[in-house]
Amino acid sequence: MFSQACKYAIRAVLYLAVHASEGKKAGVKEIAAALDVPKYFLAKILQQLSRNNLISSTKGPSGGFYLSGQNLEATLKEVVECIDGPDVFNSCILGLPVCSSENPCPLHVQAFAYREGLHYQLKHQAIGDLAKRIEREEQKI
Amino acid sequence: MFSQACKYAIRAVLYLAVHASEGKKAGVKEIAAALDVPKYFLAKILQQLSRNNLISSTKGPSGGFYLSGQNLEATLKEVVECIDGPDVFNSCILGLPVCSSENPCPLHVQAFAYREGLHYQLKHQAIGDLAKRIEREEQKI
DNA sequence: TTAATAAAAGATTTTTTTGTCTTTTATTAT
DNA sequence: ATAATAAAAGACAAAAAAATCTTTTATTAA
Ligand code: FES
Ligand code: FES
Repeated sequence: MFSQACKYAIRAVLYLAVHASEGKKAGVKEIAAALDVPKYFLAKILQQLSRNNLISSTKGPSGGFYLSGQNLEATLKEVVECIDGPDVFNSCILGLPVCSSENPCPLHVQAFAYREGLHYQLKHQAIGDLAKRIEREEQKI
Repeated sequence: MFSQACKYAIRAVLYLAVHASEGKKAGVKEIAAALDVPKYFLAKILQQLSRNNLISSTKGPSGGFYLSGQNLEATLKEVVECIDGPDVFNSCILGLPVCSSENPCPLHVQAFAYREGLHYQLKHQAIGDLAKRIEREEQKI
């Protein structure tokens, strides 16, 4: 479903939502260590998210990454599409050129139903709200 | 979700189920053309399926691939796991070391439903039965 | 029994993804 | 101002996945 880069991106964004803020920025080193993820690779991913205004950053001493209020209102769908491109949620699971309920492939019904379940959550739940649930339910990242 | 090779494998097996039989074998060339898939790559995939007794083949003139009665009773789950390995249906969507409902990641609930719906179909529907539905509903492969 | 056929096997190549290292730029605390 | 810090950017390397080509083996129809 998601590329490795995308998995790292989601986890990093959630890490920032839970552990960082404008007053308490997190550096690549910290994030990579906390998530047990390759540091330089993560740096590239964070750069891309930053360029697309999905996360915030400042350089220099006491600099690092964090989520602004606006960033917290975005969704993981945007994060996912920033890394894996715009077709993640509407491409056929068998790789056929189009995915449609009118002209479905043999796995479409199941694939579509549950893909949409995921899509719905990622599209409608703000990152900030998701972070609250993570803290409340002590979920792992 | 599935690798390219796995998508080709699923489609090729369904193609065989619908269009071939012991008396009317299909060659790599025919299958590759019908599915619009790279020929040599498909050949490799068919070899692997054949080695694992998920499809049948004979060499020489009028040889080719087909599904035996036994092959038609197998499921796509076996095909998928033959190509993509045994963890396709039980690994965390975020790549965390374990996927469990007891200690779930933030996307687990939706992701698990996604996977299980698909998993259930692939696990419980025989390839032969699936082929009948494909013909009945004129689905694309 | 021989020539033609088609899969099996082996070896390579290409492309994509993942991961690493170095240099540059911006920021800040001293 | 200056040195230290940390992200941004660029260039590179390694690994994995996808795709191709060649040689060998088995089969069968003539
Ligand atoms: S057509 Fe294949 S998943 Fe929708
Ligand atoms: S724990 Fe992540 S999908 Fe189950």
